[in-house]
Amino acid sequence: MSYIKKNENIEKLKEAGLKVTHSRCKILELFQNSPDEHYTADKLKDILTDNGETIGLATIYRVLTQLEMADLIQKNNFQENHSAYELKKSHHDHLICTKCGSIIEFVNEDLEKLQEHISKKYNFSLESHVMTLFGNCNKKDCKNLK
Amino acid sequence: MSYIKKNENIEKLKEAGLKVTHSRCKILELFQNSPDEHYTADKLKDILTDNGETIGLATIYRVLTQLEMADLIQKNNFQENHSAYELKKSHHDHLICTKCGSIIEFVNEDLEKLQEHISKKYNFSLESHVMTLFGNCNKKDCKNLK
DNA sequence: TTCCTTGCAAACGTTTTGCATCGGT
DNA sequence: ACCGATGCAAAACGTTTGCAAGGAA
Repeated sequence: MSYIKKNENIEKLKEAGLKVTHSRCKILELFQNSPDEHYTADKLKDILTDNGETIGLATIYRVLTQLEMADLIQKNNFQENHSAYELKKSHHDHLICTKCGSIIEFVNEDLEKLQEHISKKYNFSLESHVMTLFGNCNKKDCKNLK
Repeated sequence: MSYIKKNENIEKLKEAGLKVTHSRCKILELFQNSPDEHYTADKLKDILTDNGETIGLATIYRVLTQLEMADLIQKNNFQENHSAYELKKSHHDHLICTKCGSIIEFVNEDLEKLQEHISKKYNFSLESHVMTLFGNCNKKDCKNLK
């Protein structure tokens, strides 16, 4: 990662009122380096361990919560039993392959408009939404189950 | 509940290859009697206990799984930490009030078409989808938090 | 009578928390 | 030096499972 990115992260952490600690930097770096990757707490633990880091799982959970609060990462509950975090980007939804687990992000303007329309119909003040499409990705390497 | 409904349920259980037991009947009845209610396993346990039933939580989980397999009820993962089940009806999506937790069901044809369109764009074979809108219901009795 | 179903308790996987220690600022 | 951040272990939480006893067919 570049020095610019590192400094940016330091700024972001400070802005959020968080101390610039080793754990937080390492975790934030992982997200920065793979902007489209979706990490579970456990996956992060494995990667960090592989990288020679000795950051505890409890710390990872605490940092993930703080980074989410700071709007730096986004929490997704695709599966019922665990959460997947990704770097916060502009709004998007997900296509998820039920065979290989791969995730495709997409944005659709019509969809955004349609939500507003539906909300209005029910006199609802829309705050956020989740739209996830499940199916088969039909890719050559689909069988490579994760 | 009417006798007709009871008999219908017996038929449905038999069709699914499930024995017509007390637990299964009681649970299925609860869903039938409140077609729009969304029950967690725990909520069902409380209601059954209030009704003088002594059905164990493990049994409730087992029955819920079986009824879902039999396509009699539908499992929703609105919250990250627990599942909510409802009677299986024709396809619909949900509006959820973040203040009072109330759930409104809706169907929108344009939305269904749009999903197909998006899936095609990514060469995806669509199997199912989840569309949940979060916001405020703006109802008079909204503050009655559940 | 057969075997599925149930209740209970124990196990499970993910996430949270208490507490003493460590480390940014 | 201060007070927040961390590691560890234990707890918490929803859910699943093993097993012996019970119940529908």
